[in-house]
Amino acid sequence: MTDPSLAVGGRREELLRAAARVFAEKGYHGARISDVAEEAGVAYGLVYHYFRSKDELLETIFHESWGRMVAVLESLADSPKPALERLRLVTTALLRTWQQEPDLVRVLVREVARSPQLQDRAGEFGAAFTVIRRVIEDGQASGEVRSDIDARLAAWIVYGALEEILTGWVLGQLPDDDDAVAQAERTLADVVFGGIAR
Amino acid sequence: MTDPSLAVGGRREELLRAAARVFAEKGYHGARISDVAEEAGVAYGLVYHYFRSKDELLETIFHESWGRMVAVLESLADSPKPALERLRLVTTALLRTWQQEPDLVRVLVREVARSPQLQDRAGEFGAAFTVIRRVIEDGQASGEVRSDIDARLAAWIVYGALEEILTGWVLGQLPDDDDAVAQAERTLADVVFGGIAR
Amino acid sequence: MTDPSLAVGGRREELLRAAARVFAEKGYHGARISDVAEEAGVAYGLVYHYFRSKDELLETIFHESWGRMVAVLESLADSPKPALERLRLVTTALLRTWQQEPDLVRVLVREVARSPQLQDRAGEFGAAFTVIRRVIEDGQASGEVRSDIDARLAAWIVYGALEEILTGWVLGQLPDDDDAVAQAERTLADVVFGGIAR
Amino acid sequence: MTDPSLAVGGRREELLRAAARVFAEKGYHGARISDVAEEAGVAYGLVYHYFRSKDELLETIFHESWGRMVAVLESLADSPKPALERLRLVTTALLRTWQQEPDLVRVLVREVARSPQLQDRAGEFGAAFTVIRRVIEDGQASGEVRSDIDARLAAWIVYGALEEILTGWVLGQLPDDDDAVAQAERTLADVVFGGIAR
DNA sequence: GATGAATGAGATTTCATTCAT
DNA sequence: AATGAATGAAATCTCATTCAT
Repeated sequence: MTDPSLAVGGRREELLRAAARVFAEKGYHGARISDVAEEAGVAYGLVYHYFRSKDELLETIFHESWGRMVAVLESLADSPKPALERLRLVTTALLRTWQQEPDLVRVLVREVARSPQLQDRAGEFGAAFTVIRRVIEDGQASGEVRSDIDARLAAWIVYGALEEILTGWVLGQLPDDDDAVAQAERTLADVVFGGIAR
Repeated sequence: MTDPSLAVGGRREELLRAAARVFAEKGYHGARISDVAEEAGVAYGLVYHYFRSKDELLETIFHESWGRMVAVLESLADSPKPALERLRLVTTALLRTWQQEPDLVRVLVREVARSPQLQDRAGEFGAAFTVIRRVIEDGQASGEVRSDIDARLAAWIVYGALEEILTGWVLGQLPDDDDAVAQAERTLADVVFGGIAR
Repeated sequence: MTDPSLAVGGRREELLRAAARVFAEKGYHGARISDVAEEAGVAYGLVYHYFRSKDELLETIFHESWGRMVAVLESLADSPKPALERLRLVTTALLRTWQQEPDLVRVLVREVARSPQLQDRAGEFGAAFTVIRRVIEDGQASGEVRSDIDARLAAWIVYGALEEILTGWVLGQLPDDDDAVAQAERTLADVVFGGIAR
Repeated sequence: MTDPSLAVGGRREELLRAAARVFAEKGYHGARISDVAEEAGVAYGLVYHYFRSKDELLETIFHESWGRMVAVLESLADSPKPALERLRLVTTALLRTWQQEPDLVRVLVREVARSPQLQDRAGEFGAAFTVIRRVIEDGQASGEVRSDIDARLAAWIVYGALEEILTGWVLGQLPDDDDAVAQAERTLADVVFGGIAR
């Protein structure tokens, strides 16, 4: 099997992508291992050749994609630009992921971010908070951001707004065509930076 | 009436409260009917006298509590006060519920909001968004709120911020003593109303 | 279901007996839970109502039957008779079990006594050794038994001889009609008591 | 040649020894082909170059080692010595094998002797009984052994005693240092030859 | 109302075996 | 000879739901 259409990765990555698609469509609990195998076009025992359990599949999807995501966010947060500009870059990057990898976002938003074991993954999720919080604190240090608000709570609020917009898209309750995405990016920045009050 | 909790008294309500506790702790899928029965101190066959299925249990928790919640929010949103003041009342009411019924909030946030059948409940969930959105539109009409942002997206953002703070409390990652709750209320209002930019 | 033919015990005991029969016929590994359920005439899942796992089924058969067995042996060993007579009673009781509960003996001999986890059960098995050893030591004290042999090793040898005869019956390699059983009892006693040398 | 062990040298023999070690530790059913391969330090596909199946592995261990063992016993039984002396040589040879190849003994005792297909191997196993029995019958002919006991049953008893002592060593319940082994040999001969009665 | 025994569909997981390289 | 990816039958176990008492 040397199908060149699967440019990136081998069977393992193929399975991870198939799993993300299936979990996205049916939910983690609604998906059977055989669905994943079928989606990947392999026998279902093969899933267990690469992953110890169904749970490890979800865990791996989370770890690897979230790790990449956090790396991107950190590089954006470290660029030599004004804090507010960097904050905009970070939030935009998070929102854009939806368009690039909707299945992945769907899984992260619906299955991982709200699972009962979220506790265990809090640390990894927290890395994204930390990025946002650090940018906000930079802004307070540079005078771009008000000093009378708690940076940690503000980061929490920003992250929640982001996740809810993504959720709206995931659930099909907010329009997600290119224009709508651009508008969402703008509105989020407007509200976060300038508030809603006139 | 500012208490959207499940009404007290009677086996049925006892079971609903027990189910909320169990679902909150283990998640809907991780919870067994026998766990619910055990938590309520009854035989598990009895659950089926009061509810047709496990799903109906969740459905009932959602309907009865969310309906009350929306009623409370609507009454607050309809009071003859400035729009921003009403918005603050609404968000505060949502946050305060956490303190009164943490298990309930946990279930609503984690289990109901992400279930595959969310489509069916979108209307009911949307009622809360609608309340927030209407208040924001009122504010735009009265000039209290900027007209250059989309009220619907703004409502979405506000709701997301709220839910994230609740999640932070649920996960024990944000302090939830009285002072911290008050501060969260203030910060949320500050950010939403005035933005973070100086 | 109030079938009076199953005079002893309820469903649980019915299942244990069925499991012993199935394990005896197919071996522990060759037996499926569904075989046990079918043999007992109940639905599959019911087995798990009474026992946590297939292993617990085997474990329970062992515990309960071995416990009864040891109690019998101990009562025989404690009777106010000469040591050699008591030793004969004990060995005879063990051999007679084959005729009374062949399936049980088959399971104990083939599945339990040689399982890799035998270590864990050594203590319980050891109770039978202890009975035999104590009788031999009593005999040494009273002068009935030679003092120049190690009681522990002698007990081990007696027990091994017993188990091998049972194994011969289990595997159908030794005749087990009433006469043959009586002869085996006699020969065992002869050899153990008097040796084979003339 | 008094070494019934699996012949040294070559991948095939390496695999047989590895299999014996793994079967001894985990039991036949608890052992995976991959465990055997890992123990031998080869890829597990290779096992299938040398053996058709897992079962053939066990079968081969049995045939090759048991065949050698029986040959050794037969040569001892055929030596021109008194019957009781030859019996002592035979039992001692069996016990000594334990010290040389404990894993092998463990497998023969626990896995082969109790497998459901034992019927097929009964003949081969029986060869050892036959050796013992023949020596006893020789003894009866020569007057060394009492004629009033059944030689076949006596052979079973002797074999059972042997196996139980081996089991005690396998399970670590009997001491197996050189002195203890020598004492076991002596005690076994004492009991079998002279009985325990004074 | 209340109990918990009984059912059985359905899912995960294991692992001997095959086979392409 | 050697590797290990790939297969899939088969087994265990779970648990929502039903039902007799």
